Amino acid sequence: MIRVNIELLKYIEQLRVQGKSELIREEIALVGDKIVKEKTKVFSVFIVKNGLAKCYLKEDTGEDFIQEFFGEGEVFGEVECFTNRFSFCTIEALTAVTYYRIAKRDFMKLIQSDITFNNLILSLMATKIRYTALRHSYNQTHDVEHNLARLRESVPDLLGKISKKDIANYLGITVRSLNRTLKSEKST
Amino acid sequence: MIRVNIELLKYIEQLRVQGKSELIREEIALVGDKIVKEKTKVFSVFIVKNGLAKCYLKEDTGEDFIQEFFGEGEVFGEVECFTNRFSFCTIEALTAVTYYRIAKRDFMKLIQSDITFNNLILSLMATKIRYTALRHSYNQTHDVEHNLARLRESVPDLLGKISKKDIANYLGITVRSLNRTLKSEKST
DNA sequence: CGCGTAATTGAAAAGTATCAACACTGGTGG
DNA sequence: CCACCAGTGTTGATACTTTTCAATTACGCG
Repeated sequence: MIRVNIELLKYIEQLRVQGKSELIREEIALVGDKIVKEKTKVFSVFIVKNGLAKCYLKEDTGEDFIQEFFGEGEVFGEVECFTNRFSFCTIEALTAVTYYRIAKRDFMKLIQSDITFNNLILSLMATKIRYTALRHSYNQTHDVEHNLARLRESVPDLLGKISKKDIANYLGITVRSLNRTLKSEKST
Repeated sequence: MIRVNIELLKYIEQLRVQGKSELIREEIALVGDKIVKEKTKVFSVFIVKNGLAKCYLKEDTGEDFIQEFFGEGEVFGEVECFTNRFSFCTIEALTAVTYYRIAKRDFMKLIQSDITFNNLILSLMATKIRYTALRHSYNQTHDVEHNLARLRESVPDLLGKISKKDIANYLGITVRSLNRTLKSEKST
């Protein structure tokens, strides 16, 4: 599913209006740009303003596993902030992506000083945990046809937006299997 | 893997010593007891003091998907607290489990008033997100043999502690497949 | 001892990956 | 303007893996 978080996006933009725009920079990534790279140090927290990005891990088997597609308001980099570790995933722009960037230091200051912001982040991470648990549970207990149908429901014009390879990587199958499933869907 | 969080457990026990033991109750669950039930309202946050529990979701296919095994210091109920939704999983004791229970209201008060506690929970949730992402990525991109080997590395005496059915449900395979893999492991 | 639950195993069926060949597209340079 | 190329998508045949089903055994406990 393409995850979004409008509430947080609004709050961030409100903070900017209140004169914190020097702390919260707006930047742009072009198609294919990697905003965050796996196994590197992360110095900022990012919030997608608009566009679409994929969050994926590269395994030692050479396969990519797509964790999630990020849309408006989705946040990344915050987990690395709290765990003090290198990034565990790569964030790559699938379309041009406009995003806000907050330096780690400033992000941590906000967390400590702005209780509303603090609560938004708590709630955001809780939602991530819940969502991820439900998705992976569904994925492991249902067959390809169901998983694909579910993804299509939640992403309008899936095939127009996302390459087959990425869809396959998201579902944890090969492109060949994806094509077979798509074909058998039509005939039924 | 059996997840633990000693740091949080210590902090909770310190809070109790400081006279909050009426807020943080110690309770016991027997083998098979369900501490939290899926799709019910959750009124408390729980911290495992000792013992082993499984966290699982029941899917409409009738299958169980085991999210994680919880050991010392692991927390559950906090996600429901922040998202204000029914529980998305069931927590069931695999051994006798001693745990601390904090009423939702008191938990939220602590979050707002105790910045150390607040940060522990932020860090805990970030760790959960990171851990879950890494686990599911590994699981989807590796074969049964690798996944099983990885689980055995992280859980000493796996087969003695956890039933084959639970291991299979954790790995997302059938017991038949688990047995076949175990057998072929020996012969090599 | 007898009961229910868990574990084991073989055989057949179903699902998925692998491999290889070929089509389609947009961009580049001669 | 066309030939070429790289990347993406399509498809069939085959090999491999996992599930399903069913029968049997082992184990713990009243």
